[in-house]
Amino acid sequence: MTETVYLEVALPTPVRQTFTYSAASELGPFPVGIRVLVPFGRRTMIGIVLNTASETTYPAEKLKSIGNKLDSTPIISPILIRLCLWASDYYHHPIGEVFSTALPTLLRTGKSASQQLRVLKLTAGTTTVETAIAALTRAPRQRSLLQLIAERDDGVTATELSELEYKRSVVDALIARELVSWHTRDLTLSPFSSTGRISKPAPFSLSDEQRAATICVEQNATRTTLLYGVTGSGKTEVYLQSISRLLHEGRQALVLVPEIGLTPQTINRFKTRFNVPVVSLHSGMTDLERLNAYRAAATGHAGIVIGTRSAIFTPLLNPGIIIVDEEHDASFKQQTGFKYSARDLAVLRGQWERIPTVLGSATPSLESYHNAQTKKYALAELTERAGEARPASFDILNIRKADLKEGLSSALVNTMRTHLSAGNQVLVFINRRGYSPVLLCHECGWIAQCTRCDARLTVHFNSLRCHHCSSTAKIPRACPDCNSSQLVPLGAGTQRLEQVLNDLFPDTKVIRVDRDSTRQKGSMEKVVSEVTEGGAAILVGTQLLAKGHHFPSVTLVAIPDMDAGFYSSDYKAIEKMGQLLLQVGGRAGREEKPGTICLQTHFPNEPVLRSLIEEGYTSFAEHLLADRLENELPPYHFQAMIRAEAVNRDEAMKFLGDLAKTLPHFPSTLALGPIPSQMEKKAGKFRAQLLLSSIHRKSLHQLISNCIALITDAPPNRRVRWSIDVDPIDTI
DNA sequence: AGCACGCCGACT
DNA sequence: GTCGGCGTGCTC
Repeated sequence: MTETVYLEVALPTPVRQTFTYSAASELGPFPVGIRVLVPFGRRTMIGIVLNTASETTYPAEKLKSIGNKLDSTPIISPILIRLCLWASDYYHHPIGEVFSTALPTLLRTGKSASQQLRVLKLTAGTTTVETAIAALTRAPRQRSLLQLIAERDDGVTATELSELEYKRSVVDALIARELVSWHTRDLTLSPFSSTGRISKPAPFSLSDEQRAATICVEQNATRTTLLYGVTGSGKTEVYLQSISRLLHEGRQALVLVPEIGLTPQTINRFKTRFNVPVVSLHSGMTDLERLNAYRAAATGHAGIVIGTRSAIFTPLLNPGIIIVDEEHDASFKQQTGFKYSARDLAVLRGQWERIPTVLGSATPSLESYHNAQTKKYALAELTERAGEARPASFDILNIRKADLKEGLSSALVNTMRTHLSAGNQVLVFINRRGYSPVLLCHECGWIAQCTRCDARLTVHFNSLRCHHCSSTAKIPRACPDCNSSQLVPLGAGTQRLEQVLNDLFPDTKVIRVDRDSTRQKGSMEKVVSEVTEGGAAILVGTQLLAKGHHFPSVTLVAIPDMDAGFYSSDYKAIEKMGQLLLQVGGRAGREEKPGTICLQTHFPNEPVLRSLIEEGYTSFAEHLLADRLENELPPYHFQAMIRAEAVNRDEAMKFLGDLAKTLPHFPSTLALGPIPSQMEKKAGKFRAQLLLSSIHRKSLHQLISNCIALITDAPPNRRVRWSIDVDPIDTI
């Protein structure tokens, strides 16, 4: 008698629900977490089984039956399924798309989840083989290979053949004698193997603080530790110590790094310290490379997995620790589609896996710092710089009424000259790419604007470019309005600063580091090695300079335009500015040479800036937190942003306006807006936003659910695109 | 999101 | 007459 089982399946569609299918129990079992092929509309799709039941609420006669099973065992662990379900709920994102983010492309398209190895196995029976071994006296290579294969039940891999230097001819001869043949074998689940000792000793002895931090991580074995360590205090060594202990227990480490932090340098740091396989996951990889790294992690063959944001979904056979380096970095939050925070999911996953999570930063996010203050996280602090290095000192240049040449005061130029003539290097930080941010007509005041965005075009050497959409234009020879030829580039970007500094310091090498100069693969590495070689040099660049790379000979960090951060209406701008300032400043004064950070500002007495440079980041963070508390902002209030965009002006505003009018009221919960976005027109779309804010996380989520219900009941015109961003980073 | 269906304007 | 524009509805 055929019984029917009902399967709850997640499918890659924006529809916010799961789908039920029927299946004859003979086809079973259907373990949760396997992939199935199902009919959907008039297409066939791959879904993930989330649940099985013997009954269903959906009318049984309307159910379609399942196609094929793609796996016999789950491709995703119960905890990762739970993480996806939680994330779908918390970020209010369709479940199927959450699973699509969590799985490598090739698994979504049906490729086998297990790694197939080609192996040589015996085909002949034991007696035949024994006779053959005895008979092969004149072919010693064939004989020894045959003996090896006979000893191995699971066969000999191609890799082993080449390691042992068996030539093709030897293998082919054995195959021709019908003694052995090629088979495929699944990569087995087994802990990583290590050649020799798992870890090498630390190259130097740990400081007391580092030792205390390592013990803190060890003692908080199922909790999150905020590792708050000033630049150069050796946070990485604490990571390595903690990882080392877990590797010895046969457990794996998952390391999340910011998008631009996953450099060969970073990976090598782990590879040289540990004798275990290290795999990395990043955007530059092919689908197959990603799948292989994913499999190596899932099967336990990789001891350490290093990746960016999406690596939080990497399955681990034997998880031991999760580390989020530079946890304050904005790239841990996905900004499009499924807007999850990998850092927050890491904390949750660590709890559920019952393993430690370490969030490391010299400039922790206010959220994490607050969590440490309220004891939600353990706190480990590193306040001393390692070795002889002393903290950099600040030098504030008041540029009110100062005579600036190309944005540089003579005081700043003189300081640079002093450092350069001592044979040191100078880093000039400017957060603006291109030659100049504005092209102005001197006669009539015309400014080059992007036609698709509410933004000015940036002048580059050969073109005008929009930094908000990808459009480019030619630099006009005359003003399109008044035909004047007096077109002047106003203000400086990296390219212009490079040119200006080349003129000011003709005998000094000037190296520009921004997205435009490092676009090519390996060019960043080239810059780093060129600078590390030493000799006087000036580095000009954007935030790219602030992250990851160490420039030991830099003794001066110059920041000609500190003020950008204070003008912004984004309440997070000051926090970001402070973090960036310390990150860039951290590039100076390494080793035994003390460093100076020289700031040009019109607001030398700005209290928040003063608290940062006089009392340090902790005091700065406390100031900002007090401000956040007073203004009912995160982390004291919880926020979600509903954004909408449309080709027609006002359509997005109208959609959000109608929504806001119909929203129910919850205590201490507000819908603010809608307002047009800061840059209303971007890439040809008009954008608006509605901010939801509540003192209770629960109320906020109820309100979001209400929004979704209202939108589903009365959907807008298809031209209006909308999205929800829980815990938004950009609220402007 | 796809992919249908269905309802109006300019073509052989 | 019908080809195809896109506006709307549905997917177990």
